[in-house]
Formats: sequence, structure tokens, C-alpha cells
Amino acid sequence: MLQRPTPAPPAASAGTCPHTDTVAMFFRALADPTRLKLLEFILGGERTTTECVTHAQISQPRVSVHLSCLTDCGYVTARRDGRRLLYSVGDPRVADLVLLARALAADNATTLTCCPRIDPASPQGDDSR
Amino acid sequence: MLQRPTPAPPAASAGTCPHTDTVAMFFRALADPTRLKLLEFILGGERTTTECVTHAQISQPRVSVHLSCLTDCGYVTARRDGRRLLYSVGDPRVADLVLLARALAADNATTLTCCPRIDPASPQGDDSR
DNA sequence: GTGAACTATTCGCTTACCCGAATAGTATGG
DNA sequence: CCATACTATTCGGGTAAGCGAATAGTTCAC
Repeated sequence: MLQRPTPAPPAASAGTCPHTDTVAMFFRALADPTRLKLLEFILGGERTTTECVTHAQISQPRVSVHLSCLTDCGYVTARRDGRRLLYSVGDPRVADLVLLARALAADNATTLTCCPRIDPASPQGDDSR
Repeated sequence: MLQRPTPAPPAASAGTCPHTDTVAMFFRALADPTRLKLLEFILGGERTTTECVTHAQISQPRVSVHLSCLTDCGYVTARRDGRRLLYSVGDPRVADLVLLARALAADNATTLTCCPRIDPASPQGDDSR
């Protein structure tokens, strides 16, 4: 999951600017609709894996992988409660990041929905530009 | 480029919350190291395609595609000057978004570099977790 | 108009990564 | 200990999207 930048990144210490590749990877974690959906779900409060499965409507193994991914990238943290795992978002900046992106996306959605030359299988006649 | 969310997204009007798929696509534009590098370069000031090519160190056609992608997603805007195209970032929130991500990435880079179970070709023995 | 500078498009190839299905690993209750 | 939640790992297949190479389209200088 989430291909690591080709060499080992220089492992920036706290506060240091990480390499562009590393930042891109952080964005990549949010670039998948399922993961983003899960993250926003967890932003609403602590959730178990099972709750996430119900919400995401994909197989439990897939959800598990996505949650691991979000955990590994530091977006969420897991806490054991009996046989369940409770996921939550610790850092408030995560919510800021998502909200900021939503705001930007909302504004740009007005001007143009998105990249026009999409997959050739694109059905809708997008003859703009 | 950047696969559009499967159906046509309901085209949220200004200020409205766009669909998760759309937001994920916006993140996807930043999830590529080359595009992120270009965006951060343009954040430093107006740049021509040629300058971007020099900075990104990949072929001009590739850069052109990436710049189109960033433009289509609303991160940058293009302006003609003679035979050159000048790209710049209009919305200051774009810088905020990138900075916020960098800060988060920097903090999380300390605890764990990133998703451990990477591509099987991963050389370095990452035996953590 | 012609050539040079600059930018965009198209085409295979390759790969990262998402998915479902099957399976394996943990933690509790009885 | 054994059954039952609950969660994680592995596998094969399919596709979005990255790349270089070749080519086509613009815009200006002369």
C-alpha cells in the first residue's frame, strides 16, 4: 500500500520539512474515496472496525487495510477495547486539512468539475476547452 | 487523467459540500510527487512551462500534462505572455493546504515513516509493528 | 511565408493499488 | 479448551495513471 518514495526518505525529524515525495504520499492516503470516507466518518467520533465496514459498504478485509493505512500515515490512532478496536482522530489539524480541501473543492467544482480529458471510456460528451 | 467519480457528480454549487469522491480527486491531484513539486514551485511565483520543465526534470510533454491537471483542478491558473504561458496560484488557501499537509507529514514522519507493508520490492528491512 | 521557440496531444508500456474471496490470527464467554 | 466475535493477511485479477518518445499545434521574429 502507498508506495514509499523510491530511496528511503531522509526521515525528517520533528518540525523539519519532509521531502516532497513524503508529502505526496500523505496526500495519496486521502486520494482514495473509500479512505477519505472512512476518515471523515472517524472524524465524527470513535468508531470500531465493524462500524466502519457498515459505513463504507465494502468488505471487512478491505476496510481493515484502509484503516491500517490511515493509522500508518498518522491520520487516526487505534485503541483496544476488549476484542474491538476503536479508531479516532487525535490531531485536530486533520479536520482542518479535510475541511480546507472540501472548501477549495467546492469552489473549484463550480468553475470546472475536474480534469476534462479523462479515461477514454468517458461517456458524457465533454466538449469544453 | 484523474478519473472522474463514476457518475457525474451532482455538481455542488458554490459553498456546497462536494461529494467525497470529488474531494478525493482533488487530493489525488496532489498525491503525485511531480505535480506536488510543480505546485510548490509555482507557489513561489509565476512560472513558465519551460521553467517548470527545468525544475521538474522530466519531459516537457509530461510537465504540460501535469500543469493542465493542476489547472483543471483549480490549483493554478494560466496566463499568456507572448508565446509563453505563465502559471500562478491564485487562491491563497492552496498554500495553506500544502503547508498544513507538510506540517502534519513532518510530525508523523517522526513516529513512523509511512505505510510499512509496501510494494513487495521494498528493500529496507522494516520490521517495526 | 518560413523558421524558431514554446506548448500540447497521442501512443504503447509498465506499475501502483483497489477490489473480492479465502484464510489466518486474537480476544472474550462459557 | 472450544466456540464465537472481531480484526488482519494473502492472493489473483483488473484498471487508473505515471513515464518516454514521437508528433502536432501556437505564437512571434524576420
